[in-house]
Amino acid sequence: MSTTKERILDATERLFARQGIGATSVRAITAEAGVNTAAIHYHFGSKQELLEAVLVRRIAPLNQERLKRLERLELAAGDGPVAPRALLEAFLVPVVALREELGEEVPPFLGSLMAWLRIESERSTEAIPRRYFEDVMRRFGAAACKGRPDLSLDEAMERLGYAVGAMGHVLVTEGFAARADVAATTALSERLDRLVAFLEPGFFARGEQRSPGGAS
Amino acid sequence: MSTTKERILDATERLFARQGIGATSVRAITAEAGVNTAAIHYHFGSKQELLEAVLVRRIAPLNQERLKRLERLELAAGDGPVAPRALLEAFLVPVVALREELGEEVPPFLGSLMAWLRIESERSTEAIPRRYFEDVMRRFGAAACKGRPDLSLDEAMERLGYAVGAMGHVLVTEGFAARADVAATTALSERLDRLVAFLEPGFFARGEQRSPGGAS
DNA sequence: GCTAGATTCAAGCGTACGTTTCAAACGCTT
DNA sequence: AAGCGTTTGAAACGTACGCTTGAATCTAGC
Repeated sequence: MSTTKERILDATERLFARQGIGATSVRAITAEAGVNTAAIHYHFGSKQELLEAVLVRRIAPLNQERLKRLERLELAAGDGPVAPRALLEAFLVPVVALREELGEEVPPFLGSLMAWLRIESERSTEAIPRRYFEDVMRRFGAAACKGRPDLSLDEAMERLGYAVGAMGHVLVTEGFAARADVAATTALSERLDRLVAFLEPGFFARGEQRSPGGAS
Repeated sequence: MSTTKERILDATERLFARQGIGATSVRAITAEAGVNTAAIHYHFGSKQELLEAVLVRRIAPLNQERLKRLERLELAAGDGPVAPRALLEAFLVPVVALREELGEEVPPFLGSLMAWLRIESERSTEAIPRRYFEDVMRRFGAAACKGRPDLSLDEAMERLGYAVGAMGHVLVTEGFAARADVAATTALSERLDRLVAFLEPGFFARGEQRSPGGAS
């Protein structure tokens, strides 16, 4: 299909990883991609829309994979609830998989992207996290609540948010953590194991079942 | 003391909170502060240094408060280890306190700032998190290891990193979470309680005591 | 082989940026 | 009140930005 469009997307991603999102200009992208400046506005309309296209290209398959894993777990669990550990892995492992797919040139890309999404979440780029992640969070939140009257959907989703934040930390400190001892991707999946082990008991813990308008 | 310098710092902080860090220009700052453009470069040297001054003004007291609380806990614990919950609170409560001190106009400021620090951590602004947070992390990490041969300093610090990431999530989603039911700051400290409760068992969990160059 | 649409190109538009300049005003000490 | 370092003022510097323009080139369909 259109090679120019993809070349632009690839180049943009590469530059985001290399020099950060805010520091990447349209001109730098065109230089990296070997295309003309007008091509970006022709194919994407604006820098902002290009940016969103870069995100969506990665986020959509990521969330599809998450949901696929969740459905598989729910099928296996029948009427019962899914184990927290399996739930967490279904939610987090695809992130590491994506990270490995992105290749070695791009260490802090996903982490920076998550951080950038946080910053932009209530600003010009209108609520991207909302639009692209809310459904997945809700599905996983609902699965976490199942068979647990002590845990409300709100609280389950907040706990998932903790996982997101902690995962962001793992991704963004990847450069620091991968010292000399182990290969980077191995270290990352090891770190994911430790992260899941860390988060699991918190997910097991009793919730408050706050009815809206609750205690002081 | 110098009112111009402080007016600039205050105005910068306000604008960061209101429109984001990347979107805040020197000209906007001078307009907000009611000072001349040259004043910024006279007092701070460059935009980058102003930026760092804004950070340091908040980070330094924050970390002092954290360490003060930690020392108090260690004194009370004598030779024994500090309870994970108390340790977490000593680490996280000052963040909420700072958030409340910042006032109501500035909801996502701290969260965005944390996210921004993440993004910039390995770029132009050379390792700000390293410079300003590594000592505190190390002190808390050491306290978490105490009397726990299963938990290495590295692993303890990584667990603290999870707490940082999750706390960032709490701060940045403050606007969403504080719906109509409760006042914003109340909701925040309630959310902190839930966060600490969530994190605590993970801190209790056994570590791996990885000796450097450990197992596959 | 021609025509119509889709795509690429070189060039430049206006604007906003961070920073600099240099003279004027201030606040001290003597 | 003179002198001098510190601080502020108005103006502009050069640069880089996102984006547009209008012609050139490609690619089908007939």
